[in-house]
Order: sequence, then structure tokens, then C-alpha cells
Amino acid sequence: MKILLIEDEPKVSAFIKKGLEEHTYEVDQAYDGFYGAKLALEKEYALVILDVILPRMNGVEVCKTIRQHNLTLPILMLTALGSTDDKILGLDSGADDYLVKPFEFQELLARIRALTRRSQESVGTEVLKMADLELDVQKKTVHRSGVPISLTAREFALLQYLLRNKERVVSRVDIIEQVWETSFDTGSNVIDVYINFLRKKIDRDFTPKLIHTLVGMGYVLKEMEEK
Amino acid sequence: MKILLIEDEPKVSAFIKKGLEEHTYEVDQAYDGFYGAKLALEKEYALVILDVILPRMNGVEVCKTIRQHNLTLPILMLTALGSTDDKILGLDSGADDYLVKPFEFQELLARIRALTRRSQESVGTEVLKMADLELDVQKKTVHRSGVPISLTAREFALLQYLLRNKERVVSRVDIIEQVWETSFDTGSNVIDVYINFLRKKIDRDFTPKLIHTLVGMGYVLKEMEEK
DNA sequence: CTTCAATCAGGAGGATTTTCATGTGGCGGT
DNA sequence: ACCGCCACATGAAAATCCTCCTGATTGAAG
Repeated sequence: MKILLIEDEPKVSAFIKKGLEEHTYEVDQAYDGFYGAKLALEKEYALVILDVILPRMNGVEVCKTIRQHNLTLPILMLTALGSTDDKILGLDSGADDYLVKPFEFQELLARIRALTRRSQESVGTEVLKMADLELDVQKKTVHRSGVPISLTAREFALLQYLLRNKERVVSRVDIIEQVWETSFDTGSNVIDVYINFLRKKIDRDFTPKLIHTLVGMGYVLKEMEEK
Repeated sequence: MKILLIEDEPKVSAFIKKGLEEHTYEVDQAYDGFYGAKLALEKEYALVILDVILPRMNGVEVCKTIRQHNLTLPILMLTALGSTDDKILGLDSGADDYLVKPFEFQELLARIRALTRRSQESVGTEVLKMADLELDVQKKTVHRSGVPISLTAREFALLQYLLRNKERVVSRVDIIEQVWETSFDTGSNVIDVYINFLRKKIDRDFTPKLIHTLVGMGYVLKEMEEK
């Protein structure tokens, strides 16, 4: 699981990185807000840990920037200040949680677990849509043009991932990592097979086709007239 | 009597929890609004104590969310701010009472007593329904098509949880955490066994079947024509 | 001591996931 | 235009995982 750590104090940053890595997280570091924001937008992280006081761009701005690009990734803010005002400012700018320095490392771990676990849950009903295709994350149901479609667990997970990244080409590596949760490439063609399953279920009997393959690149979910 | 405490400051939360437990209340904790709302909707509490400033979802939103799902459970809001505006905002959003931090613990206890007393007077007759299945939370009775069905305590708790989450797929992890109140996975199959008990009692002799299993995902309670 | 609730353990059966073998088509090179 | 290659598609078999059920065991209550 990848975490982006944006913190300018080299010692603090190194300390946190080391601790997290001992708990099997992968950590990317940024030492200023600008570079941090850049990384957050370009790569895919499970979580961002963000100091408030940073060179080039402060934590609140970084937070806003990420949210403007409506990424929903969890942001955990760190600060040396503990006043209510700062807390409000942080949460208003789009942070998901807040930790006051100095903190117990155990607490940091607990909050990370909480945030990453919760990123998959939801209180209300989360429905992902694309054209006439609808997927209800809670109910685990899928409809196309109102017709209910039943998927297996993997098929559902794959479709969900494609929907979350609709209009964007996702590579096999992305899919293996996000849907199968292994980066271990076994030279197998499971993905092809599952794409095929999905096509049968959600594209075969409908138009327009939504699943498209970009040879040598991966797959996209989008509305597109076939050539 | 179960109380849900939604408060992000670990120290404050721990303090309140401890105090309440000394007065024989059972306390569940949530450290952010999102998770708090989730718990409030899924489980049954006599009261919610809710901080205004929270990660992920602030107190006012949590309040609204709970009220939208027309639960009538008493909500006691906590805040560090004391201005009239905040108070109005809180009460408008559906809170039943309001306490400004810092407060005397005695006062908190008094208000809790007041709020829970009130709710007991209003003969809470909460009945969960689904198709021809009815479950009376207070009376602990279950009927299907008018036929009384007797369940054991666990069976009842499980069915109640499924009813509160009807139409939504609940995973084994959800069930273990909410009904058995352990997150400790013992690799056992208690849940399967209990689902089986419930099926025998509420589905075996009736149509349509209400309990459905989604392989690899969990169980749902819903009306559904079998494939 | 008896009874009933709650949990555990193991295997059958079925559904899902994965692999394998093979077919197809587009693209670059000639 | 033709050929061969590579990437992808597809069907079916194989392997694995998951669920359900039964019966035994533990534990608590009367």
C-alpha cells in the first residue's frame, strides 16, 4: 500500500518513513508542498500524510489543490499547532483527519488503518455510473439500461475499478495491483479472461460498447463509437 | 444502555468513555464523523454524543444524516464554540441538546439522564419490516406472514442487523464486528451456522426467500426472485 | 442433572477463479 | 499486397475456494 509523505523536516520525514516501512507500507517522500501536490496528482496513493507548514506551498493549499482535482484519497494532516481554529481550517480545506505533533507512532498507525479501511466504505449509497450502466457499491448490484446483471465477486471488483477510472486507460499492471492485490506477475492471462467475462455480461447485449482495448496499453471504459 | 461517542480527540474521548462506564453505560467510540454515522445507522444506541468538529464529516452533517434516515434517537452535541449561531445550527440540524466544552461531567450525566428518560417515556415501539417479515425491537418478537417465530438472542441480533441493512450486502467482517462485537477473526464459521439457523426459521417455510448469499461478498436481506 | 444455546469441526457439493490451448486480427516489415 | 508475429479473445477443462450442512462439543441456566 502506497503512502505519500509530504514533510519538510528531513529527520521527521525519515523517522516516519522508516516506521511505516516496518509496517509494510511503501512510502514516497516529498520535501515541499509543490512537489508533493504534483506527486499526489500524478501517481496513485492510498493515503497522503501532509505537514501544514511547508516550503513553496503550505499544507492547506496542497489539500485544496488535491480536492480541486476531486481526488477522494484520504489526507491526514500533521501539525505542531493544536488550536481549534487550525483544526477547522484543516478539515475545511478537505483533510480527512488531523494529528497534532508530537504524536505516538501507534496513533499514527491506527489512524492510517482507519482512513484506508474507510476509504472503501460509505455511509449513504455510492453509485458509480457511466452511460446507462450503474453499479451500486453497497448493494453490490449492477444494472445496464435498467436490466439487472449479476456478477461474481471478481467481476464486480474489476468493473468497479474500471468505473472509478472511466475514460482513463488502465494497464494490466494497474488492474493486477488494484483488483487482484498482487504485484506478482505470473505471466497469466486472468485479466484478459475477466475482461472477456465482463464484455459478455455488460457489453454483448447492449450498445454502445463500453469496454475498449487499446492494444499494447490496456483497457478503457468509455462511450465511443467503434471505428 | 449503549451510548455512541463520536469525538476525535483521543484524550477527551477516553475521558468521557471512562466516566460514562463508571456509571454503567456501555460506550462505543468513533473517531470521525463518517464512521460515527455508519455506526449510528447500523447499530442501536440509546444516545449519541457528538462533537461538532470532526474529521471526514462534521457533527452537523452527521446529525442530518442520522435524521434523514428518520432515526429518532437522542443526539447530544458537544462543542468548543459557544456562540448562539452554532447552537442554532446544531439544533436545527436535528440535535436534541447542546453542551459547551469545557463542561462539568456532572452536567453531562444530567443531560444524558434527561434525554434517555424522555425517550423511554415515548414508548419506543420500533418495528423493522421487510416484505411480510416483522421484527419488534422492544418486544423481541418476530413474525412472518403473521406467524410468530421464536429466535434465540443471537439469532435475533443477527436478523435485526440484517434488517437494519436490508437491500445492502453485508460482509462477514461487518457481521462479526457488529453482531458479535469482536473484530478478532477466529477462522470459525459461526456466521454461516447462524445464517443457516435463520434460514430454517424464517425462510424454509415461506416465499419469497429473503436471505440471499452472494458468494465471496456476504449476505443480503431482500426480496428477489431466485435465479 | 437436564436442556438448550452457542460454537466448533469436517466434508460434500457447487460456484468461482485460474490455467491452458487455440483461434483471430491488426500491424510492421518486406 | 503478402506474410508472420504479437497481442488479444475465447472456450472449456482444471484447480481452488466458498458455502452449507451435519453432528459433536462446550457452556450456561434452570
